[in-house]
Amino acid sequence: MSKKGLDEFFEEYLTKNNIFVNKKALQSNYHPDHIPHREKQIKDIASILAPALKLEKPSNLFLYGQTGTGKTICIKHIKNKLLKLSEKNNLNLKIIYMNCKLKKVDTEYRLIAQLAREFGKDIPITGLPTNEIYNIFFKVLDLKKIIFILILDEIDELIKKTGDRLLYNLTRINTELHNAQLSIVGISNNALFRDYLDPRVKSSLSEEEIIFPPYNAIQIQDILNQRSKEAFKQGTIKEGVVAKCAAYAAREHGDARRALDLLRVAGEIADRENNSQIELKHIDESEKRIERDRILEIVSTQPKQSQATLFSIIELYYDRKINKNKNPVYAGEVYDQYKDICIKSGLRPLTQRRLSDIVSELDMLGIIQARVLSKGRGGRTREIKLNILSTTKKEVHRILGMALDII
DNA sequence: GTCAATTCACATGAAAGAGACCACGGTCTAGTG
DNA sequence: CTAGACCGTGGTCTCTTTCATGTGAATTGACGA
Repeated sequence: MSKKGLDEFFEEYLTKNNIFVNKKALQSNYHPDHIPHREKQIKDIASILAPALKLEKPSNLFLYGQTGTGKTICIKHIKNKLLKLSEKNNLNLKIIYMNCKLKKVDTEYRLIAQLAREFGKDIPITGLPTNEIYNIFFKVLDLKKIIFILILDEIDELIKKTGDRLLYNLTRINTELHNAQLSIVGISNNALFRDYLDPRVKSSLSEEEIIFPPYNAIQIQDILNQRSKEAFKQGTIKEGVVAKCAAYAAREHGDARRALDLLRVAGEIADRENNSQIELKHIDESEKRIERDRILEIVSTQPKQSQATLFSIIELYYDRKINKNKNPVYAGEVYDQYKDICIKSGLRPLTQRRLSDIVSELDMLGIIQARVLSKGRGGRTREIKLNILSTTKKEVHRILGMALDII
């Protein structure tokens, strides 16, 4: 593009009849004033947390529900309201929201260190004993009479990694505190998660439980309509578009976040095409693009060994295709192929044990599907299927090849 | 033909090591007045 | 005398290896009808 061309492009971009009014309304961190179809849950949570306003310790609370069922948005909504009230009335109330999936707080040490930081303590990233960190946190928390509500989102991730000692310590903390009181709100999208917990932790943590059922298609439509009114100019959405988004998302266990993403990206696509309306085809396009972006993002940020593993799997897939071999790909073959790839790319090959875990990780990420199966005397192994569209597969193959210095 | 035992090829668990990162206190060293 | 460099110790954290145990159905082989 020549310089003039670029100027014109930007010029045109600016004056173009954009279909968005407020794109933020479709983003997942947007907080609308009203959250439809969650009135009951909000009321329940509010009544459980309300004692905090009288500086009494609220019960520990547990929220369950699959992704995109509004857990996070509801609790944040209530958090904001409570904090506003407490500010207005000058109450000693502190509420901290933490997402345990984030790197910052994914271990016991990091979580407690982060909490201590929230209370104004300067804690090194590492180097101190965990006990020390607990002590620092206890002390600073107990300085004054305060109600502290700790919201731990995706708490299952944290427990999976660190075990339940952390929760045990946190639930017991109140007995050691003289002034402050701590309540925990745990949020999990895995209802089975409680079964991993120590019974003592289980009973004290889930004094109260609230379940967030998935939205149905009609409810998702409602949500989409509400948000799109804010996000788009009037008349930019063709009939049936919202319904289609909702249907897609309802198919995926009523995930509203996904529906919003779908609509937003469809809008972006239409916008880029200089289309003044979002049409049904944009939704299909949008779904593909979201999927593709997600996979490329994951693939390119994986560690080298993981990339080599995935590369081996894709290579095996191509082999199968060339030789018209319909057999599935098995874990043993992947390991052999992987060792070859390591030699080619100068990587030190890992043991089979480790590779087995890497395969599980790729499975968790949804890039592959690995199913354990027993082939009788043929032994036990995993059957591995790629979970990537064929157009994306080529791209993934190319990216990995480059990353591993093979192509 | 039936049924229990065997066998295969990994899966899966537990523990521990390697190496990166970091804090902290003690010691050494060079610069300063 | 002091600030800064350097070192050793002890901690976390992630990735990995090592060793041990588990697993599910095809296969095998003994048994009886």
